Amino acid sequence: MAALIGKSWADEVDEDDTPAHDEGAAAAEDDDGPPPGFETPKLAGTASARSNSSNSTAAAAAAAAADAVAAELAGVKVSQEPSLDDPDLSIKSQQLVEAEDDGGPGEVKTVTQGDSFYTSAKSFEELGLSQELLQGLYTEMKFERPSRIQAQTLPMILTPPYRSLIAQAHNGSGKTTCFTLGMLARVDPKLQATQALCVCPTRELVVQNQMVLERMGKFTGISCMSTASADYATTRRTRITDQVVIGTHGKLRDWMQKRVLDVRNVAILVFDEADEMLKQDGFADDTVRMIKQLRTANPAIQILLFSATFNERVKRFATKILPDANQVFVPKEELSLDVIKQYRVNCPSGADKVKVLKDMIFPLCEKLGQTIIFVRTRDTARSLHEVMAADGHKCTSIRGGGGESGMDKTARDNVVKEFRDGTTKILIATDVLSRGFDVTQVTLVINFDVPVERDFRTPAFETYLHRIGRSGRFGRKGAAFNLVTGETERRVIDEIATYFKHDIPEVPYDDEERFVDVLRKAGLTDG
DNA sequence: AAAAAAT
Repeated sequence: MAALIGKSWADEVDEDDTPAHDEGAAAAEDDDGPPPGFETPKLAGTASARSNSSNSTAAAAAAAAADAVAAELAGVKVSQEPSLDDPDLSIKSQQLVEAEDDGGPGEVKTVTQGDSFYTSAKSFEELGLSQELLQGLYTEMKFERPSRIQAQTLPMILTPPYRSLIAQAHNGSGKTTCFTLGMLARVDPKLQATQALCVCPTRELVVQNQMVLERMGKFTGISCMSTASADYATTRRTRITDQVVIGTHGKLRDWMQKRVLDVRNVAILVFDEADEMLKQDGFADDTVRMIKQLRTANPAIQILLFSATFNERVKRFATKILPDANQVFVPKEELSLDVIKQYRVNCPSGADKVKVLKDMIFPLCEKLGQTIIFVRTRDTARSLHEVMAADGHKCTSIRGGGGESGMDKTARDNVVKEFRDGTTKILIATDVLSRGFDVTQVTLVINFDVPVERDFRTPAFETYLHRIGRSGRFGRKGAAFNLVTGETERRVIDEIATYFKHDIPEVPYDDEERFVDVLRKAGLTDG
């Protein structure tokens, strides 16, 4: 089945129809009027209490807090101990319908709200877009027709009454185009105020999404500002008038507090990598606060949540926050792309992992397009880079900013730029790049450390899927090697294989012929 | 015991 789904959307799209898949955001601007205050949501209040209590109590408290916040946002009354099965919390008007039969398998679950009925878009013309926007799609983006997720969600996004949407689609299937187009289409080019806002988890995604939005909107005259592109000195004091604003949480909140960013005209709010943005130990507090604030300014605001992954917990949270949203979900067994061949390499020791890189991966890299090597910590990113460089292997590395071991913004920008240029072929990265980063030439992903949660033993299923999804962009070939040392890593990979119902066969760590063979079979090399 | 993100 996974094979069918992977093939279906890939087959639908022409080879050169390569939707760079990113997002943009919109910024708006306005004058006075007290911006809605930044009340601390209940969730934030319980966060500190949580850390003092036992684990199980903490989890229960966190879950209850999350429910309370969600219910409040949804305008739903909830009892002291909300049950997820409480019929009062269920969405009454929703209908479960099979996905439109647009040539793909009907495994995608779509839920539409109220009386709304949407017809899958066979072409961009059907969407009522401006000539300028169509020109951007065809001339600049070189798109021919909507991919499956685009055909399915664009009508939902662009048809009044502009309902909110929670949408899941495979890595590299063109999600960025969905929400970028959504933002551009909903902006009034004549109104010089921020009308669309897009929030992303990393600086790199902000930059990428801005690039895509500016290309797609090239002929519309719509202006875009991002927290990465902003002239720091200027935006501190000058009110933003750009129609689209894209950014990360911290700086956006800063701008709103300083009233540099006026949200009163924002009609559409997008969260890229939405499940990450709603993670309880991550951005959930910030995201909830942001939604609350923008809803105060505009109760009818359209909110879009896009991601390749939504685990059950986040899915529940998301549907509670946006109870009236249309929904598009993909079963997790269908999510692991078959175009990406996945292997494990059992390495007796950590030193053997380095040996595999030196003996197998780096020597073959010229034939392989580009490679990203994922590691767990910033320190590993730095030291592995040093070790490889000391041995004469050319590569670069990137990790997040801030703190003692953080990397400078300018340096990060440069590393990404060189990698996009193709100047560098191999990039060592932390999970700062695990999501959304779109470089078509990436065909190989190495998990130098297998992805685990903070406890070091629970598999990080979503992270795994996002990491390997950096290859195989839009139906292209891809392969992933998991370097495995020790019982824990072995079990983690086993569990990941089971979870996604996808085999991860072994390749002997010292068998060069097998490596070459496997890469050839994956379609990465000719010889 | 991590990564990401504001100053």
